[in-house]
Amino acid sequence: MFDFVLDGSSGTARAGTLTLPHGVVETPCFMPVGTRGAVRGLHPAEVERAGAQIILGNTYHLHLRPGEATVAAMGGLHRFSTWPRPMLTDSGGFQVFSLSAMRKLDEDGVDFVSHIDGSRRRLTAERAIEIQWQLGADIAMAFDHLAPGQSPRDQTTDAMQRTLRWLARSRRRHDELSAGHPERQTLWPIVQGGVYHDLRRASLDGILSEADWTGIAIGGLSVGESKPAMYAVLDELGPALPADRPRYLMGVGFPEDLVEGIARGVDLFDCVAATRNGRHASAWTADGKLNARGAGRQLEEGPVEDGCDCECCTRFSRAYVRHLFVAEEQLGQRLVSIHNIRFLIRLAETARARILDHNFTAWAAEWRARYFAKGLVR
RNA sequence: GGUGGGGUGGCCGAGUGGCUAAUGGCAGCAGACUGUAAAUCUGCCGAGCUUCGCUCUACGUAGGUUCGAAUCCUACCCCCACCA
Repeated sequence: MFDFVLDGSSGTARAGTLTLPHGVVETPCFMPVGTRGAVRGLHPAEVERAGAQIILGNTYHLHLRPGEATVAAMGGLHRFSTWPRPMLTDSGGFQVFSLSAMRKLDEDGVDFVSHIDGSRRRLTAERAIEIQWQLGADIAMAFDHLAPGQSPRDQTTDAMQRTLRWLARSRRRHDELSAGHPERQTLWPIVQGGVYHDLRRASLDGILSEADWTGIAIGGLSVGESKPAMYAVLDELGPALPADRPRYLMGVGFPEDLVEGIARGVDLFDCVAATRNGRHASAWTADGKLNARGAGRQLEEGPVEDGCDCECCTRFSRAYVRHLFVAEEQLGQRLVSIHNIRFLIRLAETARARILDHNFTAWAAEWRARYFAKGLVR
């Protein structure tokens, strides 16, 4: 039920098929983020029509609202949200990072002060796993501690080693819960270690000695370090990762990061930028970023991106999309979110086709040249 | 006709002698955003320029007082309220 088959490769880039309880995911693949059980602003049908094969949910946010008991009582996250395809839940580890101002960390876990009502919420490896089990996504993530990208070595080491200790506990609890239901959910570990290659390697060694995982995530990137540093970690880690397991680069990325990540053997990506930037009127195109509410678009007949097959571009003009943003109509945010999601998914689909053609490297070179030629679309 | 109040940058609206090209807010423009505390945040926003600065033109209009005026004085124009 948790199967990964390599369909082909081109250099270090890979194409595969990941089989999960709720369906099949062809990789490389971009996974839209639906933190609170919805891809922000979008109808599940729109997410499906954008080509999404799998989406995320978040342990911390769904624990706060509506609470995992409610989700479980409503039949789990799939049924509750009516998303029929695979899902993955993040463990709340990212909130240890993003909500660092309102949490206290100790060896056993993390105390959060809810940003919603100020109540105290404690997350431990075991709790994060229990909540995810109740949410019922196909893939659960281990509870991890990621250090900011600029962290000194000692702090990064500390976070990486704690993540390994938490991993052992996450795995144990998940084994207990899934004992009678082995087909329900799988657990993936997260490689930490910041930009320090030896720490990354130590993290991976620890992970591989812990269990035979069905997939492995790389976390703690795109959190403040430079892009070359991020790509260097992927270069370093790639050959050491089990070839027959999917690799998930967490929280990444921008279009160029997908191309660079795929080139380095990454199979799965997720990122909030598609929807957040979409809400902020920033659209991705093959020629770079476009300000969808830019003053120059008032009379532009063409689509946000020429040739795009998304629900925004096949129907609406740039002039209309700009108008929606200026008038603060929600449809504008929704349309560009759809476009951006479709853009990344199409990018991954194209990459997959080129990998299967054994033509990925040349395609990636052309893609980079075009994407960065203008910088911003004027 | 009388009395009182008021006319400030695209709009609203502070400011009552120098620290004022003029607080705020809105509108406008640009940029940022990477496992979502984000429909958020930052910058610009009189004109022009060689834009960490310089030069013009500005607070209804025209004069005046003063070293110096959006701020004081005079006249005029316009708006509002009340009384005739």
